[in-house]
Amino acid sequence: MNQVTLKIGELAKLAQVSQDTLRFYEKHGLLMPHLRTDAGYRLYSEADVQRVSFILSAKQVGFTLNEISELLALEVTKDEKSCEDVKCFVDAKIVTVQQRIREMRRIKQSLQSLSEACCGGAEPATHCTILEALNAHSEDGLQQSGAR
Amino acid sequence: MNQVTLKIGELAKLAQVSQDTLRFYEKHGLLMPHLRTDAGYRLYSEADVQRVSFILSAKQVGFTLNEISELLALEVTKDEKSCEDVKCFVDAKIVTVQQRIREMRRIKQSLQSLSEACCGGAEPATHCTILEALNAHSEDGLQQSGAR
DNA sequence: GTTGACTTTAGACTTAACTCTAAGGTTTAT
DNA sequence: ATAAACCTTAGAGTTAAGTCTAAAGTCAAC
Repeated sequence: MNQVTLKIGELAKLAQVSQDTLRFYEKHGLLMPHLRTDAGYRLYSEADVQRVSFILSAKQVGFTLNEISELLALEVTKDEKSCEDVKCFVDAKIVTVQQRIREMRRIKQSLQSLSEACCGGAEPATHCTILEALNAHSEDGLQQSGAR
Repeated sequence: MNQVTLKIGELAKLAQVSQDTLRFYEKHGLLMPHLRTDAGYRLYSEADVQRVSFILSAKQVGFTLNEISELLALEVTKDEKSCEDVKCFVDAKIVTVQQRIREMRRIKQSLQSLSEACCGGAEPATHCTILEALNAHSEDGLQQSGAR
């Protein structure tokens, strides 16, 4: 096994986060370096690198660190119990991720409308905002019911 | 024109946020009720409702309030200047949205692998974590990206 | 014409997620 | 063998995004 080991500064640079952030993730149980030198220096492995990468991606798309740590803690083993638990939790997350993807698409669409409204066409386009663009593309917002 | 006007409590209920949150958005320039009663009560219009809806969607998919307020401030008019500016800004945002959508898909994929590893197949699946699932589905990790 | 459910403001407090500081120990290059 | 460039900890400070409190004004109803 070629054991990649990085010191905190090296991982920080690779992942483009601060050393403080890495220590902060450790303190909150998201990222434990799997070794320490005799002097107490943290040593990170390849798996740790992937973990950081995952944390950052997940954060970028709107998961909180708490949610991320739940995701990272997920582990399917053939124990019936954990199997059921994991499936439950994960299936719920899939739904929320799907919803977010939909929201993102809506937003992307309206950004595109906005961009096109601009230098795209010979259209009049005297005036266009993102809300108008969004509106033009879909007609759902909050569900409105009896608000008098 | 049927002028829908909602008082703060009504909008809060409709949008499922607190009244404090609505006032907070106002203080930060994201949401100005377009009328006030003589007594100073805020009155929100249909457009304001859409605005809240947009703010919440955008927030959910990882935009900060600052970014959202930039998006909301965008306005294409046939003034050459604004046209260029808007296109620039928006096109950059489209790229980041596209990236986030990709991240989301990756995460969704691995959540699905995780769910399936569980009760899905006759596979061995003695053990599976989200990182392994993620790994199985794609082989890119950190590297570039950026914007901070 | 007062009660109760609404609204207003200003300002203090909270939480998440960092970010910085101080005071020191370790490693490496010269 | 010492300076520069790393690393350690504990704890304080910051920023974003709310959330809560207090003291007071307003509105509908009984």
